[in-house]
Amino acid sequence: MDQTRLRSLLAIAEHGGFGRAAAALGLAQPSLSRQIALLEQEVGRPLLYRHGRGARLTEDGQRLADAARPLLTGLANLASALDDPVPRGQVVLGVPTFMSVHLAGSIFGELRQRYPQLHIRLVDGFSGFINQWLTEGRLDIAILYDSQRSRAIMAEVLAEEDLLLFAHRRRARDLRGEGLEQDPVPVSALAELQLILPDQQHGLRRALHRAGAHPDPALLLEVDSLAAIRTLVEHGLGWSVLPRAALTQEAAKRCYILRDLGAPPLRVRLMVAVSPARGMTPALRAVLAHLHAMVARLQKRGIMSAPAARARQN
Amino acid sequence: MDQTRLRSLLAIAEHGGFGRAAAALGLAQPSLSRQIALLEQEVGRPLLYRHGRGARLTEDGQRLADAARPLLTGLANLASALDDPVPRGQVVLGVPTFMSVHLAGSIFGELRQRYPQLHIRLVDGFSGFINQWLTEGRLDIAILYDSQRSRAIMAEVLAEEDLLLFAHRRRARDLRGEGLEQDPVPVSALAELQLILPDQQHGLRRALHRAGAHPDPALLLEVDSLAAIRTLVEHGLGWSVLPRAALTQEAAKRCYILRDLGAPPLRVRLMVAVSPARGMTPALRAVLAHLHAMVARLQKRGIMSAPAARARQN
DNA sequence: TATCAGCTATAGCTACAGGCTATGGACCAG
DNA sequence: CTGGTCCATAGCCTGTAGCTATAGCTGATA
Repeated sequence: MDQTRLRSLLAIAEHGGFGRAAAALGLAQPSLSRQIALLEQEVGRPLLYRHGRGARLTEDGQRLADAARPLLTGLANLASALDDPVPRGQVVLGVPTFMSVHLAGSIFGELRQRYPQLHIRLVDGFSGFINQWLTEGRLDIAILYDSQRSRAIMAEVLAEEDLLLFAHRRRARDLRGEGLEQDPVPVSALAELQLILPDQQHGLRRALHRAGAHPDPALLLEVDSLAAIRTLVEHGLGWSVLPRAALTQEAAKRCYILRDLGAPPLRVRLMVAVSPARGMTPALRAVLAHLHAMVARLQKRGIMSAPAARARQN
Repeated sequence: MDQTRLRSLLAIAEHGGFGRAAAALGLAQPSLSRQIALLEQEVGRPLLYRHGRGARLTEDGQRLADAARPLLTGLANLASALDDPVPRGQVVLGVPTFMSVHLAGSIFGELRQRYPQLHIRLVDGFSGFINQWLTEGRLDIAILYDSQRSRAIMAEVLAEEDLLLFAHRRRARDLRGEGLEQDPVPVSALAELQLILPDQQHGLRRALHRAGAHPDPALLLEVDSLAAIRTLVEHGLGWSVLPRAALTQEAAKRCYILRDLGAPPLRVRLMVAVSPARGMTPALRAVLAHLHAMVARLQKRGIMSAPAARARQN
């Protein structure tokens, strides 16, 4: 979203009208009219309510303005980042289990090489554990799902991931019996399947719960180990649900069935959170930037999606 | 700083060269060359190290890239802000004493009006106390000086402020005797003056200490109350040091002397920090945005400065 | 050391985004 | 009803950021 257009929006909000804002910004009023028109077109809804004596932010406009302001001042102050000292020291990074494989290489390769004085300890676990460790101060920074109420700072949305239903090929008849031959499989169908899932406290279960999935307790194996879940699924003992990034290996093998889940697709938001016990040091900033870069790479490979507005018009 | 230029920088860093990055971005290589040249000109230092086989980030470039990446993804994901629910609930905001006068009006006026369901409690105190309350979870969000080691999240730099030395006019001879008729007064001169300052644990004292100011204990009154400091100074009992924003009243009256302090000017960075005990809710986002807007207004009035790179060439 | 391949910088051109002026039309106050 | 204030639209103009072509540099290799 364009910087100058957002600044225009803020200026109009601040000065209460196009004309006054234009004067303050040192440009002509019609220029602002056009910029705002384009911005409103981009987001697909009105951002300003024009009344006879000027203009005020609509509710959408207000939220956009609130979200944009810190980013814009951040951009304006970027030069000061050059004064920060070089990242150094230890950073303990917690990630959901399946992400460690995507991260390990670049963390101990690129990042280590760039900042030799920066020592990173990578810890993985189910997101419930990660969350807990973060609030306990055992982690400095972590990747989490937004589905859990965290006492830590939810700093930013990193990406969105589709959740996929999967099983060994020999279980194909489970769905065929239900008449669920084509994607997506509705969430309600989970109640009929033999499922292998982690415990309630983990983000995955919460996301499923929020989406209205109610696994039959009689058909549910609760297993808090990704490796174990994989093994059980491989042996055809049931179905499981995991984010796409966790299933790159399974997607490559022909012996698995991977099915889209829910319409609209069932998704979780991946957030990055910073420990309460740690200031935002240059070291953390470097790790944060690296996580962003890594996620961007996964997005490019189609494994994750950019977090999008849920209700977009056009 | 321009968004597309920063994206160019990131792309080159990622792909290891202008040509490959240009291909990835879908544009021609010379375009990138020019954008980067302009960016480097803007920050006044080289950001990329060109070697025969491509280009790599310099240390400055790396830090800029690290700082920019989260901002850029934030901008790219702005549309999702429109989906956030309306801000509501209680937020406890802590600010340094002297800032409450600049804030109170707009907090309980504009912000209250915009979000009727958002209830803000404003707490002020010396920054040492604010810091402590924040880590204890008594505050949700706070404005602080960066000079203290905080266990809270240092989210962002808001602004910089000059520290001014001031006293009642009748104490002018203190400086005249030292031959300090013209600005700025060197920091070392503080050792010779009768000073009235808050306790060691407060940001102001730490900033002075870091700048090499060593007040003579025999000439120092330690007073942890802004009102009391003001009164004492008004009665001519000594000199004090406060940020410019705290001295708007004194600046208007003719009976005070206000002097610049230190060369380069002695400054403190104003940060905004979020409580460990609170997630980044829409309510907090709204307050955060409001603080940014308020600080921008103060900057426009010349009371605060934008945080700038310390060592700028041109 | 000389050569070549691969990369970036420079020069000059073009096009479009974003600025401006002029003007029309809506809205509110008196 | 009328005048004033304000935003939207139309049409023009300029500057920026894109493009192609080419020069110049660098590092690898023979």
